[in-house]
Amino acid sequence: MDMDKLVSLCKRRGFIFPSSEIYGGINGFWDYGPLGVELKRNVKDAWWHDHITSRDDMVGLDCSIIMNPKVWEASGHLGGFSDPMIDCRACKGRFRADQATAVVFALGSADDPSSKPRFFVVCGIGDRDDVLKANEKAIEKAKKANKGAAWPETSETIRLDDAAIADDRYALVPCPACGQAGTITRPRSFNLMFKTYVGALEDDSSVAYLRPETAQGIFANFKNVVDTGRVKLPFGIAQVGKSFRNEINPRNFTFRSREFEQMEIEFFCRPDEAQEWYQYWRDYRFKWYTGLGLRSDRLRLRDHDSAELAFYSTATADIEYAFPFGVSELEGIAHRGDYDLSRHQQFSGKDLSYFDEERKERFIPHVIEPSAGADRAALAFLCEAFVEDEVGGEPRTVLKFHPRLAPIKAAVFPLVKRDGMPEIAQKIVADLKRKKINAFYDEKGAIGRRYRRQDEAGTPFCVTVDGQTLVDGAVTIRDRDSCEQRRVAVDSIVRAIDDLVEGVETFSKD
RNA sequence: GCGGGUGUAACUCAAUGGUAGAGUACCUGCCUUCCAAGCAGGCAACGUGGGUUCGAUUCCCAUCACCCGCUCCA
Repeated sequence: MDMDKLVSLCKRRGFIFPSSEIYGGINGFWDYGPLGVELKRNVKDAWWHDHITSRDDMVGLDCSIIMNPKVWEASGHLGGFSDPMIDCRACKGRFRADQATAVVFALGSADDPSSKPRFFVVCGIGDRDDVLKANEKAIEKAKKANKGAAWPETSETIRLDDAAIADDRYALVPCPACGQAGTITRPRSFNLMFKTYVGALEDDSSVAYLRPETAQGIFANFKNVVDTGRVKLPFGIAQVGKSFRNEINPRNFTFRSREFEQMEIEFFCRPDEAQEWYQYWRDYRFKWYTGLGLRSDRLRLRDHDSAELAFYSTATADIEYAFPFGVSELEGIAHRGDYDLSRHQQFSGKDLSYFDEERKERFIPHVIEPSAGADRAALAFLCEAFVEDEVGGEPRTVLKFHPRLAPIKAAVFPLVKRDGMPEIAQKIVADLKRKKINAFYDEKGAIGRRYRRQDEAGTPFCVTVDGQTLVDGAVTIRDRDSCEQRRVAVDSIVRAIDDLVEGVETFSKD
C-alpha cells in the first residue's frame, strides 16, 4: 500500500489535516477532521468500553497534563532525558555528553614555555580509566611520535558536558566512536519534554512540563484511588489523554507526533502474580487489535531482549504493526515491578504501600503497564482498512473499517429526489441518530456515486429508499465490502443497522 | 540533526522570464437512473520571505512543510 494515497485520502475526505496548514503547518502536529475525529473517538471509546466499562477490576482517571515537576524527577524523565548530546559529523554517531570523557595531554610546553602548546587528546565513553585503557595503543603510538620531548606526567580529564573546554582543544577531541578528530559538535541539549512556566512570571521556580506520558499521573494518584476504598488488588487504573514529546525528528504521517494521545493502563497486583498478569495483558491487548480488524499476520508481539529492557523492567513486549513505512510499535506492555511506586514513595515521602487483607501483608504492588497510542492505533486501522478493489470492473477506493470504528455507521439515500423518498430517508436518519447511531443523509448525484463516496469514508452500510418503498414499506441495505443488498422493512431498519454494527448479526446471513 | 527529493485549485497533474491550463471534487440548474464518469453554468492555485530583473510561478538565496535514507525514539 502506498502511504501517499492514504495521506491524500485522509486530507481529501477530512480524516487528518496538517496542523495550522494555512500558516504553512508545523512539524510534528496534526489535526483530525470531521471523519477523523469520529474514527479516533471510536478507537478510544472501544478501548474504554473494553477495558473499563465492561470489566469490574478497572477504574478510570483523568489527571492534569501539567503536574508538579517533582513527578518527572521521580519518574526519571527530567534527569535522564534532557541530557546534552554530542553528534559526530563524520560517522553520524550520537553520544550523551556526560558519558563521554576526554583525556588531554599537554605536549611540548613544559620545557619551552615560549613555544605554542600542543595537545594530544583521547576520547571515549566511560570514565578516565576506561578511556585510557581503550586508547592504550593510540597513546603508545603518540609517545613514540613524541620522541625527544618528555611525555607529560599529568593529564587533564574533561567531561564533554563541561562547556569550559576551549575551542582549540575541543577541535582536537576525537569522536568516541570513529576516532576522527574535529568532527564532533559541542554538546547540545535535547529537551524531550516541553517546558513551560506556571504563572505570569517566567523564572526558575515556575518551570513546569507538559507530561510526556499519562502513566505518571496514575502513579501519583495511586494512593488517592486506593484510599477511596473502591478497589482491591489486583486492579487497574486507566487513562486516556494527550501527551507531549519534543521528538527530534517527527516522521511517517501521524506516527511520530510531538502531541499525541495515549491509552494507558497501570495494572497493580501482588509481586508473585505479576508475571501471570503480564502474560494476560500481553495476550489480551494483542487480541483487542485483531478483534477490531487488524490482520494478525500484520501484527507482531515482540519481546524485548535483555539489552533492550529498561533496567527496572523484568519483561517488556511491543505490539508492532506492519505499517507501509515499516514495522513499528503500536503499544508496549511492560512489567515494571515496583519501580514507579517505589520512586514516588521515595520522592514524595508518602507511604504508597498496600495492605493485603487476605494475606495480612503490606507491600508495594507490582505493576503491568499496557501503554497504547491512540493516534498510532487509529493510523494502523486506517492503513489496514485502505483497500483498492474493483466493483463491476470499475476501480474503487474503500476503507473497510470494523463497524465499531467506522465514523459513519449508515448513510441513507433516496434513490431519486421525489415522490416522498427524501422525506422517508430523512426520517430514517433521524431515527438512527436518536439511537446514537451516527448516520448521514445524501441525495446528491447518481446513486452509484453516493455509494462510492461512502466507501471512501468507510461507512459499512447504506440504506436506500426507492420507488418500491412507497408500495411495500421496505428499503435496501447495501453492504460496503460485498456491495450486496437486501431488503428490510422500514420499521425494523434501525434495529437491523444496530445489530449489524454491534456484530449481533452479520450481513450475509439472513 | 545530517544527506537527497518535492512544493502550482480541495485532490491529481500540466505549461511558462511577460501575472497560469486540464481532469476529478465541490456549488447552481436540468435529467431521474441501484454501484463513480448525461447536459449547461460557476467557484478555485503558483508554501513563505528576500534577491537578480523593466518584469519572477519560472533563476538565485533563505525559511517552512512534506517524502526517502541515516540518526533518534525514556
